[in-house]
Amino acid sequence: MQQNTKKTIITSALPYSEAMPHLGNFVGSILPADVFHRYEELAGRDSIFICGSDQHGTPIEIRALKEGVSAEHLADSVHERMKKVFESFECSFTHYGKTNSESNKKAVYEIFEALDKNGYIKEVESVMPYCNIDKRFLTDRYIEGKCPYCGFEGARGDQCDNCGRLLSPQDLIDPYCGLCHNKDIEFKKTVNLAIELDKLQPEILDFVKMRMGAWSRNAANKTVSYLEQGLEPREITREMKWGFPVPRKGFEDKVFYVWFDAVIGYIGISMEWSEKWKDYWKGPDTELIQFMGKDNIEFHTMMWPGILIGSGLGFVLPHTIYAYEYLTAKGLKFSKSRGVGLNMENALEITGPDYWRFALMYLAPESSDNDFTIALFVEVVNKIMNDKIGNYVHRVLTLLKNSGLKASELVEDEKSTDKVAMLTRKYAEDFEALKMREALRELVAIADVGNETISSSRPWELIGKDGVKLGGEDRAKEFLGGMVSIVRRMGVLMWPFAPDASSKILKRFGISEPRLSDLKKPLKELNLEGLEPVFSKLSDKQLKDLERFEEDS
RNA sequence: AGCGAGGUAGGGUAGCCUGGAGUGCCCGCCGGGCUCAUAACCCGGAGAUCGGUGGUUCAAAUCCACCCCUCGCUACCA
Repeated sequence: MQQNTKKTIITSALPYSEAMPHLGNFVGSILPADVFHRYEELAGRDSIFICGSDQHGTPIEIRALKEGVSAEHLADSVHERMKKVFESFECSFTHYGKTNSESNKKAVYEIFEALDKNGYIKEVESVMPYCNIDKRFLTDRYIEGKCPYCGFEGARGDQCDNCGRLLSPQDLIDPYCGLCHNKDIEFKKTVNLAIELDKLQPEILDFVKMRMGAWSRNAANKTVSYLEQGLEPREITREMKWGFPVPRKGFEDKVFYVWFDAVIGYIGISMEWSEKWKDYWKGPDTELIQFMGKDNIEFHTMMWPGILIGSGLGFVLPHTIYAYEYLTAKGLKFSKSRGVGLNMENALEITGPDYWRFALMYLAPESSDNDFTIALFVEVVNKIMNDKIGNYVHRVLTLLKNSGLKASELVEDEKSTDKVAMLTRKYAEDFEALKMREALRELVAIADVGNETISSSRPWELIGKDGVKLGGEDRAKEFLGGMVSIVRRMGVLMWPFAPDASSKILKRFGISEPRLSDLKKPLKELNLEGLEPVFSKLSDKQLKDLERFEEDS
């Protein structure tokens, strides 16, 4: 037998280090990536889960300027906070790194030089506004002036907030610097480097045709539509200080554009993780599975593959690109850029990670935008997670305890196993197709089967508070055998979604690293000490805490 | 404006690619059952002209055209 060399790299879009992500950001890429990674572990596969903080770019540089700290300091402090909060949410990263690292710099330079050597880099000239006071070029968002269409005073270089027209910086009347508000602005010529995606279009097209069958619908369709319009060279350098300096004569005062070093960050972060990174990124049989929000599609379906192909360095190309829609929160304060409202940190102050993970995945915006409301959250936690699953586990274990029987004496009950086995198969199929919300619903359906079986079996006629009633022993053993193995199964299948509760349940079964193969093993002794419900409903206090985040109307 | 994604019972979703009785699921509602369990659980029922209008077809939620509404991308935001 050949050793199985198949490997999987799972990535989530890198969260931007400007501010703490909110729950919509979380469910849009990191959470599904983590859930999938945990499933791969359940299935016993060789996979790594790579993520990290995206640290460069204008917004961070500007915010740092305003706060009077260095960009690096700001980016690193937000990075530390994010890393901590993701860990508190039980994210199972193989490595969580950051883009402003030595290893990523190395990766960026190596890839840039390869692209350059292969003839995919060219110089492009453009005219940009320059502030003589701040001594810097101004991006479209940071130059303001009077709107030429409606006369609004605070129009920005990209758009007028008053009339909504799209603008160019040159359109503004009496432009001034958005940072220092002085009018000492001049338009200067500047030269940047661009990657010639137009040259790479044929290869990118082949790649897309071959792979898009496995992508989410939005990613596939959007990409086709972009490719039909034709790709154009895309700039990869910027006039700013915060970032990796461009290693080329005449460009020393420029840095790589954030999108360029962010996608390469997947590799750079892996390099920081371990020497083994090559076995994955250059392995003969690696699947790269990437999760992201819909706003990130074009970077991952065209620009990123273009970079990889153009480098000629033999990196694996994305196998699956799965883009989520948005989880919105119309009735809640839920804003990352404004820095207010329900973010990941204060969410954990209200309730534990299992509850958020379960509810978010149950409501995950797989095919269209979904609105997250307190009512929906409460419904999922109280009715689905607690009443169906949590209550099932607890009633079965209580029955077992009351029966006084040993788990090793129990007999598999045939009645319910067919349906449960079918649902378990569907659970696995859903995961293979990345339909994780469906997979979670199979878990709920298994609880339904368990609850139905209890009702129809009427175990209270067999088992009293202090043991099995006379003559009911055989039936009790058979019944409990079926029910207890469903509890174990739910503990295992719950692992990707609600890891804390899963561990709590599986600990009783002596399982610490759950695998799907555990489901086939015979039942061993159970530890029933300190039996208590695995979940609880949201309390009035928790609801009050949540309502603090409702939009004042 | 162009492009992408949605519009299915009171709310939320699946089905659409590969037409075939509105077929399904969750919550809510109405009625019944049970009491092992966290007032939890189980069974039954009501409730939808599948966004609109035309078209193709023996047959359309599903395919085609046009229109309306929501969200997103097209912005030197990532």
